[in-house]
Amino acid sequence: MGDLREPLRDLIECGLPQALEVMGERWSFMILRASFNGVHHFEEFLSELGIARNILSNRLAKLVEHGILKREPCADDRRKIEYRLTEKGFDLLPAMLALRQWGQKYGAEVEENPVLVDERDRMPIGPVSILAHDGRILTHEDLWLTMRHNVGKRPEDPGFVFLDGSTPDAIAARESAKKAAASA
Amino acid sequence: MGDLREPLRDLIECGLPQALEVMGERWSFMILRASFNGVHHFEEFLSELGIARNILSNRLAKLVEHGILKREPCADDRRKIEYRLTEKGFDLLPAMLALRQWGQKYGAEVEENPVLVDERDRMPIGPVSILAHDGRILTHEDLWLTMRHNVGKRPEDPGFVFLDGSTPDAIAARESAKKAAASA
DNA sequence: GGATTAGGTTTTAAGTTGCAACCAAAAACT
DNA sequence: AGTTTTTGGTTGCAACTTAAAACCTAATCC
Repeated sequence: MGDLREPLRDLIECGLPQALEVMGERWSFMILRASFNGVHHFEEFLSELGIARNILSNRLAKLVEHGILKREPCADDRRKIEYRLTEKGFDLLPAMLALRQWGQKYGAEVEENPVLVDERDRMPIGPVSILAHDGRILTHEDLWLTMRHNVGKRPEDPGFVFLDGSTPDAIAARESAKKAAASA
Repeated sequence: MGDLREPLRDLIECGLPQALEVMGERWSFMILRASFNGVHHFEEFLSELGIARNILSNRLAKLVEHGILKREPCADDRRKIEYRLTEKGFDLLPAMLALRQWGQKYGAEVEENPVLVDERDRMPIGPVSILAHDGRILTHEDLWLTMRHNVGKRPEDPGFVFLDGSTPDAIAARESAKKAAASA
């Protein structure tokens, strides 16, 4: 089961495949969301999500295995197990919120509830954003795609490509990426 | 006490399930990433991802159906089809980057390539972040979970819960300690 | 005209998911 | 003490999804 993604190996030049190895599975994000909403026990997840017992068992084990949740027997009732987010699990919050906000924007008109609020003023959080080094909010129109060795160079240099893909350059960029990977 | 968190259990409405309907499928995010990297044609996706033809066909159709990609016959070569990101597709960039950055942080020691840079200075982008209304960067420790009708209310009101699952009791205790101090 | 390319579909095997039943340990009830 | 209930599983089996390979059709190249 572990080497299902063989063909991706040569493609792994970013963290996405690693992230998807756990979070790409069905239910993983829903379980994560429940965790963020204060669900901690097996039977709670079960009734909250409507997932099958065996699948839940399997997913929780995988999330624990990957260090996203930690599994601790309850002190007061030793039948109970507590599943809690680790720091690594909490670090998935931006990813989950970004997905959720996107779903909210384009999906049905469900009114999000409960809501995450800023502790400081108890107002809802803003959109999850891509920030520049100096803190400016960037959109896809502000971004270029380039090989690592071009970072910081002047835009007249070759190898910069708009994110929305000026076609010939995009191909060139991909090809040089391939060659770079091949020669490395 | 326990029922402060009770309402959080039942009415969990948010955009996540909608988002996962498309993007929760295997390969969807990898196809999206390829799109962001300038891949536009069927055979390109095929060799780039190592996905099976039938699955790719199916996934592309689904992404088109959901308005994330648009499918256009090529003008110059009428055998070719161009798959391009729509605005809705571009809007998935924060979600994809957040996931990718998380995978990068905890996953492997792969050096990300190609890289997204800020058009302004051609420097790599910063982390995808949760922003407050005033632009401050928030972490999970700065966030509370509450029902929509509590937005903006003072924290002494019931219904605020820490994201890390601290019991409402803890908040109540903390707040009544504050009140006691204030009135004394 | 014949080979090749692009983008599929079909077929069949393998893997995954979901339901329902079963199980064991700890706690609660009587 | 003995039975019942709760909690967190596992097992077995049917239904569905994914994968690999072969096949198909239209357009383009030579």
